[in-house]
Amino acid sequence: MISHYNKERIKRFYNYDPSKENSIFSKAKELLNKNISEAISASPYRSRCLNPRSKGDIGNIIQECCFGLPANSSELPDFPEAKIELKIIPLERTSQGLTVKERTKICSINYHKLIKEIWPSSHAKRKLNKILFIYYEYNALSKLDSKIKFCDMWALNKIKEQPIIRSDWEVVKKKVEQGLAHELSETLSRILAATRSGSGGVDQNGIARDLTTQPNSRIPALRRAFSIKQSYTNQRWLELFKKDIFESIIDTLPGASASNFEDKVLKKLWSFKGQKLGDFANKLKISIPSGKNAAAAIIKKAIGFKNVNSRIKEFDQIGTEVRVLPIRTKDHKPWEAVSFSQFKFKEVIKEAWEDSELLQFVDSILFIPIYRKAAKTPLSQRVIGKAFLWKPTKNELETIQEEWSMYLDEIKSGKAKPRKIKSGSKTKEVTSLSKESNTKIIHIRPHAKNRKDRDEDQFGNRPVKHSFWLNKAFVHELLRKNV
DNA sequence: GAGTGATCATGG
DNA sequence: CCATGATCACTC
Repeated sequence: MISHYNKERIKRFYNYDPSKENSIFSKAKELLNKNISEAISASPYRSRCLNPRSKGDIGNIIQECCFGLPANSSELPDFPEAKIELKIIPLERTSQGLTVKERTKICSINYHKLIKEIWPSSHAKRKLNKILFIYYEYNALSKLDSKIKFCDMWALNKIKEQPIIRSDWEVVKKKVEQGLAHELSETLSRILAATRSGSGGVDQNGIARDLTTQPNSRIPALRRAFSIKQSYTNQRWLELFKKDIFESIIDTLPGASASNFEDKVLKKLWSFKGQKLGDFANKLKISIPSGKNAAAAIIKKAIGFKNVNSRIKEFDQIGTEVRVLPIRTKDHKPWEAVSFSQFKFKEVIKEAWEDSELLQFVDSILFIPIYRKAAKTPLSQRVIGKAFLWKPTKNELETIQEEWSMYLDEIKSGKAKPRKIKSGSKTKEVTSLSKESNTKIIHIRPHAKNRKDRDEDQFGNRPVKHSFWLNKAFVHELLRKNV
């Protein structure tokens, strides 16, 4: 008998039937708009205290106090009879509004067992069968005031992305079969990824602490777990909660399916190669915006979207960014480096690589090269090039991580401190951070509104705001490979 | 024209 | 108003 799960006890004390999906979902709905302390006070478990140091404790508290399911490490779903898994998802407020804070761990991977599994009966698929997602707004200052916002009953066999999830799983399994578990990386996957799990870090000899054995190779591999990527959960949350902000490629582009939409989009875009933006826009009866929407507008109209302001559902799910790449016609060189999202010096130094903003951004980028003869060539005269999708290779990713770590070290040692230097007739401000010419793929560089738009490091130095950028030479190389 | 600090311009 | 995509612009 299952020791932690007592249906009669749950029915009596928690007033719902844990064997019935409808009953579970209504119970979840009762929690909406409550904060954690209110949710607990309605429970027979109300004397339960929140452990402020435990990362997942809000999840545990909801599971225990609201559903009567004590934490356990059983391989069975949280609601075993209804075959439903419970996942509590933290949201955080960013410049984009409320967004999903982190990836969702599904189950740990045992490399030896994985290679003996097939997808239909796999451990991962059983866990993914049906999931009750409960979203709450994380309040870092006062965890008990974190507020429950939304619940969603998600079923694997009801979503279009099932083929993607399956192929993600197959890719991981294949790597392990080949004895390459040590080469696994999140970037191999689009929705279901093999993420690192365990304590992380390295021991005093510089050896990773989370190593385990793998079949078909004697090389130790990092311990990993299957997780649903943040971008996917975030897209799902935004779509359900905000409504009408997405259009789907699969629904719009003829012949596109969950497993081929990236190819279909690229092929469609290639069919516009060589056209002038002006002619293209005329044909589609649109005006191309001059601002940062240009790339998105082109791609959306090319695909057949009705509304240029919609977000692209599938790209949001797999975390693909769409960027215009201005190119000089003469020598096919990019006009500029490509900027990433801004960071705060005090925050970036606390990041772990696996969870870093930068890693998220470089997950996958769809570049649309736009050729122009001169800086001032009017938009309508610029020519659409051959779009390409960049996902960093393992080597590229290693370089990016090295360079990222180097910058973190520099910031920690105070190299972000600005000083004024004379430059001809003017003064300018420089930091001691490494320059673009010292790195291969990424660099740090000012990205502020003006000189007054400043950030602050942990020493109280106040440099202007900075961002990570993709090096111009590197982007040029990508372009050359994709002609 | 490479290199890099400084900013413009747009839209949410 | 501010983050963000995209560029400008100055010096060597």
